[in-house]
Amino acid sequence: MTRVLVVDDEPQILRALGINLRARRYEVALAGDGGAALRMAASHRPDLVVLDLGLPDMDGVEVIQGLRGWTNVPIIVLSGRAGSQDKVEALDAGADDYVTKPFGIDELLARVRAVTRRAAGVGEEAPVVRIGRHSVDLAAHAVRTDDGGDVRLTPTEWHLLKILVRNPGRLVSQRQLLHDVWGPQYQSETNYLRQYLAQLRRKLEDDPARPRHLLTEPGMGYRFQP
Amino acid sequence: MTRVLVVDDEPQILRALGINLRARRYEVALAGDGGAALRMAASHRPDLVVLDLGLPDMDGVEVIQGLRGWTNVPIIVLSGRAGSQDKVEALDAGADDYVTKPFGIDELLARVRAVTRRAAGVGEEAPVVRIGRHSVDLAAHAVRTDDGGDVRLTPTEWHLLKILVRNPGRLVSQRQLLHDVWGPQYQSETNYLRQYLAQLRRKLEDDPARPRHLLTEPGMGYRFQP
DNA sequence: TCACACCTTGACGACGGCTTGACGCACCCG
DNA sequence: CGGGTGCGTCAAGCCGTCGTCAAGGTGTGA
Repeated sequence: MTRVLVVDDEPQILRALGINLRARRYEVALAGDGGAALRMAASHRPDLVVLDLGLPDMDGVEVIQGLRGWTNVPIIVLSGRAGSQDKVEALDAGADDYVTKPFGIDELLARVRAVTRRAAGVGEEAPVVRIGRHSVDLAAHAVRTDDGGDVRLTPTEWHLLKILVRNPGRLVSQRQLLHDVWGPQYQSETNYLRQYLAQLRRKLEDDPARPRHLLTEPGMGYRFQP
Repeated sequence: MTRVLVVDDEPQILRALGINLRARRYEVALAGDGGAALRMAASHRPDLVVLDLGLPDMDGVEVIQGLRGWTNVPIIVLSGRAGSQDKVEALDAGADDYVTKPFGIDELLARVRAVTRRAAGVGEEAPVVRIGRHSVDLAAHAVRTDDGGDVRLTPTEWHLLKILVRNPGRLVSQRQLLHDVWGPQYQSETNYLRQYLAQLRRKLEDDPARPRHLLTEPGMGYRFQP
């Protein structure tokens, strides 16, 4: 189920978009200003953001930059201003699309499908990977041992493992892991990472003391080695 | 260099777009109808297609479907028709964006940047550099030896190597290296550079005593020679 | 209400990277 | 020919980071 965060300061538009999106089987969260948008994006982790530029508390471009600082979730901008300069600024700040009011709901939904289709392509990797004697099935949310048993992971462990596995062989910085799992305000709590990486290694690595797949890059981050 | 295929049946628009895109350092190919567009896409492998829907020989949606049959290159549609139904059809056929004529060239260029920025994430173009028997993958933050082993670099070593590799063949002054890695107040601690360059050569060069890629320019700085 | 699973927080020893100093060598210049 | 400068190398100490253990806190279901 695709999660959408809709940000608009006009309650009736907010409500209308919410109804239309929910009717299309999207999971919808609503925010009325930029601050709420950034907070909800951090806590709710949407797969798509629909953002009105005319917010009371922040400039729309600031909201885009606030999001782009730690996530590359697709952003569709709604705006009453049709000026070329506004569009360029929003798009270059990191927005994926720019729709001028008034717009048809059919068009917006088509653009939602277009950007989510493209963003979904990124996550097309093989959803099952092997770590030691275990096979991790990201799609099924399950870890099976070769002898038939299965390993239980807590939500936080899953979240962390998911990020690492989706970047096979690549270094993932501590900052990014903390951002993605715990939220933007956790940037220095590296003890969380130490704690949960140790748990993942205990559950998945053959020799937790000498990990072969969940590797530490001292001072930089962690890496999943297939 | 990003390759763009522009498809339009009006020669003057074709020419104007070509000039504007080439001025922005895009490599541009032009097609005047749908058939030519599909042929050139196959032979020319563009990174982006800008497609006018009003073509003489084929319906625009057919062109999109013809492309989507074998590639997911980003497609930006240009159209004189502002109808909601046209937009929905084009977007659902696989287009990434839909711009209604008349449009500003600045807006189009911003949309070009937006879709190529997102598509670039999928391509995972890995800038891999070779040093001796090692390949350095800057994106993955990893160094692999040809026999399969991998070399571990400390954060400072990475930082230094990154700067040198990003300026291939060019001399980088000691001052700039110190400034970028250690900070503005370190401008004369050249012993740091000697220390870390020696470590990098030990880890990467085949013969650390006679470096072939990490070269010293006495009195001036260092140079990465690919 | 209790039990349990999960998350958070603190503490501590071990290890390794960073810093710093010293030395030898090659080269340049007076 | 002798002094100076810049570079490469080695060694040692400091300090931050990592892995680990343990305890406290919180929410949920029985």
